[in-house]
Amino acid sequence: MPKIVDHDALRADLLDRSFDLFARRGFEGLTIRQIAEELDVSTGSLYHYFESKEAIFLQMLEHVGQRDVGMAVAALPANANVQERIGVLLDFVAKREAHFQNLLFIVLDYFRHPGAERAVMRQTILFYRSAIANNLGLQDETRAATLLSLIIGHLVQRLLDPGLSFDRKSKFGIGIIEKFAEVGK
Amino acid sequence: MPKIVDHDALRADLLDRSFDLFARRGFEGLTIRQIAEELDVSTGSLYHYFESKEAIFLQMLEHVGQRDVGMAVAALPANANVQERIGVLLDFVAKREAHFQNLLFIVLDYFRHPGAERAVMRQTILFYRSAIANNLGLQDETRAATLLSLIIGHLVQRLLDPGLSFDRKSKFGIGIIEKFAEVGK
DNA sequence: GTCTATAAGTCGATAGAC
DNA sequence: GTCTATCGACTTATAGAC
Repeated sequence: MPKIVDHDALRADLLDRSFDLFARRGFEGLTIRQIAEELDVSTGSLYHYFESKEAIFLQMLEHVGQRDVGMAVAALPANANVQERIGVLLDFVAKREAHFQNLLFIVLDYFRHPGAERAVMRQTILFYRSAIANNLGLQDETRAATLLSLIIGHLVQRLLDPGLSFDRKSKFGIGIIEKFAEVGK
Repeated sequence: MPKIVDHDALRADLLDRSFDLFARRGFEGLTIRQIAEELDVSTGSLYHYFESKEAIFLQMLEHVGQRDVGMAVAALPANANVQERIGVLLDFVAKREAHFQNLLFIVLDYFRHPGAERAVMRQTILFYRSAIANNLGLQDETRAATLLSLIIGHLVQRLLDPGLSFDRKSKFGIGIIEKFAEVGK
């Protein structure tokens, strides 16, 4: 009698937990053996669910992206104007700052390694950018890209210099985004 | 009779050429042997000039930072207002885009590795931020940080998606920086 | 299958001949 | 100053006991 497991749930759980491993070691620095060990499964089981280390990585990114956008959209109030929506997004990013800093590192680290599927990383950044454009009511992708640049730049700078403010009410800090939204109207 | 070499010039040359190596392999992925081989010196000679791999890396960053800022300052016209100076900076970054993308990767990659001198990476980002604040005539570091965030975010996005515009004249792209300078007056 | 002992390779760093 | 040869520490690969 075969062991009854929720195949998809286990797969999702493995993807979830592999995120931190890639964040800690990077793509090349993380071995299949380490993944199996830290996730408490055998390498054989891992290869039953995923065909390669790269498959784990790419499916993990897809999984995390869906979850990130889903959670952010769920946080948006029903009747909110552009400025309010931008504010909610910034609060959302600020609360999960370490997560997004890890995500940024994971993507860049993978992108640089020899043999990377760079086109998939492009799709990943476009996915986040489109999510911003579509759910915040910005008129075009260029505007979403500018907002995303400010967020990414702030995540990088705050990683290196935790003293930098992420207060969206600071007039010339990240808060400039809201003024930018005004200009854009 | 000892071989006559310009000690400082050779050291600077080694630091110059090591930049690309760290950009290609990352800090942990690059070995002393690879550095020696690619720079056409023996490991013994390398250790004569630098006390460790980390020393090479940190001195290389210092060297590159000084050169970057020196070149950028040299590109600034004598009598230019804030908007013009920002424009010159953006053109400077755009022309050396691959270099700054490499620099960003190098710093983040080193920052994440176990045992990193994180305080030095903080000093590095503060060095670039201060250079922006002091040479562009921005009133405060917060404003410089915001400008730097836009630049960093654009470098990251354009690395992943080369299709994104870096045209500083695009009204809601990176060009928003100049409008932001107006607001700041 | 799982564990462990050991071989093999690689690392950063050093010593000493030239 | 430069080189070759090597160190001790560490990681990875292999293999055989159980």
